[in-house]
Amino acid sequence: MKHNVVIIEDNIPLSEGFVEVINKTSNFKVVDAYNNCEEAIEHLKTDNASIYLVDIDLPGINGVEGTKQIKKALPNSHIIMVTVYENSSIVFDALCAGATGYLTKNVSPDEIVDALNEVISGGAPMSIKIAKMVVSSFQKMPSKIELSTREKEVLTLLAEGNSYDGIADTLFISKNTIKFHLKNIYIKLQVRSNIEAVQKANRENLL
Amino acid sequence: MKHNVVIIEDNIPLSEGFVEVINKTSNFKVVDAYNNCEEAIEHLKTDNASIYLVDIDLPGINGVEGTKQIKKALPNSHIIMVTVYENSSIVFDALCAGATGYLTKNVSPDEIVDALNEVISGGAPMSIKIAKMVVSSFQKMPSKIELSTREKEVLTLLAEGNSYDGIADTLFISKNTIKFHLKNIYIKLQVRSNIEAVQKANRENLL
DNA sequence: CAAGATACTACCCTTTTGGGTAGGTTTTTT
DNA sequence: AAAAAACCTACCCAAAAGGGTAGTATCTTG
Repeated sequence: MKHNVVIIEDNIPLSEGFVEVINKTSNFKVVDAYNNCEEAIEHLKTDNASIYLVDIDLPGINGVEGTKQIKKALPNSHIIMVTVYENSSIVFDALCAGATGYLTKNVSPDEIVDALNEVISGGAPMSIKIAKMVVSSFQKMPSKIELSTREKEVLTLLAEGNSYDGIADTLFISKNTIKFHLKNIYIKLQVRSNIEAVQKANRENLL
Repeated sequence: MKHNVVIIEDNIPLSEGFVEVINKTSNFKVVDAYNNCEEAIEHLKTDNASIYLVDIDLPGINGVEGTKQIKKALPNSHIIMVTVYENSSIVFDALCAGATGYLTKNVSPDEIVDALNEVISGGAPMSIKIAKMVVSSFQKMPSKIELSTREKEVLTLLAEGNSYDGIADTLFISKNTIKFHLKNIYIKLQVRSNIEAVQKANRENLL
């Protein structure tokens, strides 16, 4: 049985190219092609496709917002973004919105079909640059800020939601000492409150 | 000119397989193969390879720790983890440690070579399941917790490091009102302090 | 070995938060 | 129009956090 594919793309030649390539395959079939999200969203239930190929830059509801809505209505569908954008915030927005894959528009027909197959087998097709961006996002720059062992302990416990009293009990030192360490941590981290300290530590992976 | 590759793998047959496959290519050459990280790290400077193929499960220093050290000494080198583990925490640890790619051990010779080429062209080769895991990590489950607009404003400002007084000034309401909203936020989020509230909001993407 | 840096501990006092109570307005839903 | 949310205000008191000061231990480094 063939997997149903829906295309949402306002560039007609491109869209027609996709249709042609996909319909040539033995296991995928384009059930509908729209040039905007609104129409596609109206037909979500009737199309009931397993894969949506969505352009990001669409008139009206854009692809990222569309992705959210499609995912909400059809949580088991897979969405592959096809776009010219390799700007990091757009890529991550799309992934957060629920995109399963992210291809750039210079894909070859073969790559489209590969991506569809990869999605069906539980993968997340990405163009090379996107994969690199995604992986790089995990590699937090080692911050030049150096906290002492004790300071890390204090900050870790604070981040876990402990009060100063609780931290003091855990570390067997007085609450005043906790406050002293926190003060120094604030200076090192250049922040003015425990909230900021915890957030900065999280972001910069200091613990 | 060929790219130098170093292999760190304690499974000798597998390691020899890698060497053979890689040395057959026109643009890669294995300069050394070790069965532990310690030896490899000693020879970092002399090997000066552009790509390290590293097993995770090694005696002594494991692959993740080894990756950190290699990256520290040779920040421009690329590290591809090759492992049987698809456990999420290990995968993310490896990526955080600086791995550029992550392959599972059932790779075919072709896939190894593809991965090397992909790395050289600025990519991040991953096996299908890993790519999916990585992409899925961006898709935070929409939390069922609903904060009101005002509550979100208050929490956002709090997360930015503002004091209650500051938030009150910004929103043109009294500090008492801020406290009132915070109280309600704590109940909704089931936390007991501003730090926890901010962290939970960050993690669950409530803002 | 002595001077200096770094880390740790502690106390005092002021400001900020947390939590309870009580009541009023506006907006949305039924 | 009534009911329910959401939002706002104010006050009180107890608890927690912030900031200054100070002494000690340890570890560098000249």
